[in-house]
Amino acid sequence: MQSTFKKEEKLKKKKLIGQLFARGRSLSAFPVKLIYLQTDHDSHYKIQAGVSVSKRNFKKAVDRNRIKRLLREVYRKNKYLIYEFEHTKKHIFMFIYVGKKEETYAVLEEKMKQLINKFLQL
RNA sequence: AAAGCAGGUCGUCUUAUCGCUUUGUUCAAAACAAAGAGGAAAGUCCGGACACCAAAGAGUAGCAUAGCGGAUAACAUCCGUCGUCACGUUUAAAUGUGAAAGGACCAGUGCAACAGAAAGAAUGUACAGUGAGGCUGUAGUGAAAUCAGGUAAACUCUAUGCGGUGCAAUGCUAAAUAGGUUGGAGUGCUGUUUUUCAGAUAAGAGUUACUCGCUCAAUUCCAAUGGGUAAGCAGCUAAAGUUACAGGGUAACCUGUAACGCAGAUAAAUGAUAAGAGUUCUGAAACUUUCAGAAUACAGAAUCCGGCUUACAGACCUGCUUUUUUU
RNA sequence: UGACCCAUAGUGUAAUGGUAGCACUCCGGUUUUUGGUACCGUCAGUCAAGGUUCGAAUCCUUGUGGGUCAA
Repeated sequence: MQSTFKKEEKLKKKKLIGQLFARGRSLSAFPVKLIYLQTDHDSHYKIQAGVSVSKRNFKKAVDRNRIKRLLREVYRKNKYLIYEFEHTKKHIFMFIYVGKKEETYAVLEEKMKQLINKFLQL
């Protein structure tokens, strides 16, 4: 399958994000935390995902952008793991970076695989 | 040649694979093509453009600026120039560099710790000058000691300028109900016996801090209009535009011609991985090349421009100063 | 994104441009068999840099950190 991550696949609606933080459940693989919720949304993709980095931990916009780009990249490369096993239900995801130091691409990719495996075991 | 200071310019590149945003082509899915961060995009310290507010008016208050001349859409910015101060050179005259704070204490008010006889109605002590009164000088404290004193980054005065709010401004799109807004009619207050007609007192609320001024009005019915609900679209990028050349001007800058058409996201695109190259530093071999290691900055558009300020690996250019070497 | 505010010992708060105070805390001592209470004493600060001034917590400029409001 294609490793794309387009506008329609991103989590953007403020209402959905509000629901996600109010009722969603979480999994963690430090320094990345996943908040997920099963819900109906308009997109024809099965999963809408977003990423978030706290301004408290990274004051500079350059650092925040860099980490968000890395998180999007590792999700894009590894999301096929979910699509292979999950066919019916629709979910929304939010990946939050809770660490205080920047990590390399290789480390984040490993953590992302751990997170997805944890999610699929549920 | 090296070091230091000041100013200016630039501020990594190539290939492969996988992706993102916008635009264009194709009926569509998708594919292909083109374009895609900065000198500070930052701080938000000034100045504008643009939009809305007729409850936007007038005055006061308030705020800002401050030699002179010019540039500009405008400015607290920039350029030129005079003065002052600091530092350097010099016996001196003079000269070089740097500085946002450079109107007025002959309008008024205030302030000056400690020290000192005395700090703003001055005039004490000692010594010297003179015959004496008195006057002058010196000593002493202090940043400042009598003179139209100092101080306005003290209040203040003078001159000039400033309406307010900011793109989360503002406009548009969407079914029904309630509410909102606008218009009309009736009731109600005053004048009148009644209808017609005419009027809006007192008191209150609102507005830019205050004053003047201005605006509003209780309730029922009918009609029209309209769009909050974290939504979408417009505003949104062609602009006081960029580059080159020529001319004018000491300069800031201006004028003309030609070419270019140069990000537009919105939980927020401009990326990731791998390989290589470049630059600098260090070490080793070697004697001007090779090998190894390290570093490769500050930082990410959010309505748009002109400045200022702050951050910045490294490279280059210009000027000045010092040291050394050669002639 | 835009518009604003604040900063004084560890904490809370004062200070006309003229010696930076006060209270609590901490630490030491006295009292007590010991602890507490009470009493006495010490330490500790103007967010940073530059400027104006004879002299700056205070006035001016720039930065740093923290906070508030607007859909």
